Amino acid sequence: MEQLIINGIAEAVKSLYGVELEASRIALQPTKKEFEGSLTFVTFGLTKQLGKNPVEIGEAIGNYLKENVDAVADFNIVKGFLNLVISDSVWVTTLAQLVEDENYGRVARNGEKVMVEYSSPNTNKPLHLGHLRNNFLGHSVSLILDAAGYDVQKVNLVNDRGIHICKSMLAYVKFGNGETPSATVKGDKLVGNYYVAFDKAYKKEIAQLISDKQSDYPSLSAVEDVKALKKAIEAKGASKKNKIPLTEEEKVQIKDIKALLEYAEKNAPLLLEAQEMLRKWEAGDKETVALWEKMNGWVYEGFAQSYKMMGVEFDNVYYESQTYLLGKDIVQEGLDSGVFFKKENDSVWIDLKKEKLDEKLVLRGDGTAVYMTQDMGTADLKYKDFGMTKSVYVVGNEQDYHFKVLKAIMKHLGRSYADGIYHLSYGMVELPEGKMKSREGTVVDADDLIQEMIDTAEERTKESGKIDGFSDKEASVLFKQLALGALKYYLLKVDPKKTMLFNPQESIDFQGDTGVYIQYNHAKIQALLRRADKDGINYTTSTFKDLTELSNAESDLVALLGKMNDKITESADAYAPSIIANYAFDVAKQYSKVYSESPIFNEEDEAKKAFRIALSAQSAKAINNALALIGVQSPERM
RNA sequence: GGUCCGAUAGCUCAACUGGAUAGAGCAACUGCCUUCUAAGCAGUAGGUUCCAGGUUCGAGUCCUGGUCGGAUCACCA
Repeated sequence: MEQLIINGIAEAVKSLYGVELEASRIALQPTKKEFEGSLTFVTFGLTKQLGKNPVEIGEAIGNYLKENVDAVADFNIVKGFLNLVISDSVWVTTLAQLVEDENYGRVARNGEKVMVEYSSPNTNKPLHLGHLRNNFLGHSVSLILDAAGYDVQKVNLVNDRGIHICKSMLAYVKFGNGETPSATVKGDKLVGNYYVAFDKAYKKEIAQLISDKQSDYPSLSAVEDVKALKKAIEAKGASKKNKIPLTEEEKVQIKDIKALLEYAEKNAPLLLEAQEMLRKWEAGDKETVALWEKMNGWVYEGFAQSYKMMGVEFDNVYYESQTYLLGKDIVQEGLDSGVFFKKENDSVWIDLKKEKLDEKLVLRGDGTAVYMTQDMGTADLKYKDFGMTKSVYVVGNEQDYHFKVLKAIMKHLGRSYADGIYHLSYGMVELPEGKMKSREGTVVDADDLIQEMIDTAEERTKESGKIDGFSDKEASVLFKQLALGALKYYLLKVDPKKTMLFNPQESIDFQGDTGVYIQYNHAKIQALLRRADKDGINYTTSTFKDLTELSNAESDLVALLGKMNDKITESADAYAPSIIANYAFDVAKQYSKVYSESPIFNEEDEAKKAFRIALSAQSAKAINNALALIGVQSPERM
């Protein structure tokens, strides 16, 4: 319908002023609610080209449209804004079209392939709140891209090897006493505990080494607590405005402290053992590999449970243990072609100073792979596996630099897919107390959080007495739907790029701008539809097509429902589930208004009654579609 | 210090890519359940869009310079 009017405006300008105007340059916007009308055309943009003032142009185009375009019933002009009043019968027709559109909520296939990598867990760390944002985002973006016409492949890249993994393995060997996962401790938690245990023991060793070796440094011999001194000295230089110059003694001290700390950190027996274990693992030592497999198995079982609860899944999983050696060939290739260069110690680099990205290491001097080496290899592997034109990496914004470099490198190497690399960089999730710090125990565990949400949902639902007649099974399904709906909506309604605040109180709120509010409207409509069916009411499009009068709230709702597919495209282009989440809320809110304004079953006019039921049904469809795209289920009753 | 990102109502977030008097929710206050689900609806109050310049018919949005906050700049991942 908008297209119809845009064409009309183009025609009007042509016939009135003899000027050809590209349709793409004509943009309509919704009319602000304090003015009459539904769509607005801004005429300021044409003043120069046409040599008339904005009001004159608006007047002329308005008249032309009223005469020649049936949909336009009337118009008014405020300054340079031409507000078009669309006749109600047009909105009635629009709804009928939406109802009959089999592709509502699904854009035509575009034949393009896109891969979305998300989750990418570290097997030492149980999933926490930050991972929830990642998983929900990645999963939702995959669903949205699919709805927008892409062929989507969802993948996970598991970080299952490296020195940090050996740390938890070592701790398990030393302090594990053969513990295995149980009903109270799932596998990923168990392994995570040993990672923490390692860190604790390691810190102790460092402290011991520091006190043993302190006497080697004359400047520190009289110092009681070197770490405290380090902090004190650094604090002097920290403040920009009140920088306090260091004394000569302090300069020596800080230098010695740094040397001492580095010595202690690198020579703690536990770390040396972990490094030895990594060497064994890389050499394929049977015992080490067996332990690694056993512990990883536990982790995967634990993760699988969490993923299932979150409702996310993958088409393919990559393991770093299988990809970390890839990329070395690419380094050679880059050396041969002159994209990379070697430094004296045989380390390999790329010079990206021209792109303001500085020099970056792509292979260590001893020939071992770094993160970048691995990612280059994985990029090639992904392309070989799936042949996509776009490759999305859902990774936090602390890795912005890394992905800029990765993309630049692949471009320099002439990879055809390089331009399609997109880092979906999302902001951190902060708590009211500030950032989550594992050391300070402020990390919000994903499993715990979800369970708390479910408990809250149960409590609130029981309070409201809305589940009379539910079986226990139905009730528990509902609690889960509400809990995850609340959580996902809360995390996804915010623009992914932005750092967001997670307020535990607000997240479990069920009022206002929340997932539950949207779900509630869906359930309310389903109840209506059940009654309509029971009463045998026919509300197919033919029953209301001749209706000519609607309320403003109703026509606004139809207009909103008509935007479904545009929103999907918009949100896919921006990789932003927040657009869909906000759309779902807008529809629910507008529906809620319509619902409260006009009764349905007491309506005497049969056409109106049928229209309202059809409008309700279509709203439920829109809500259901939009929520599904952010991974949220719509309950039939609640 | 270099680079990148952010700053909008007391709080959490929007603002269709430069359009009208910047909108929602929460919190506060006022109405509305004898009528299809009140997890709801309607209303009141709340703003120097961090600051200073600039670009133009028009700037929260674009440009320049600042302030404040965050990230990153490892032969870690």
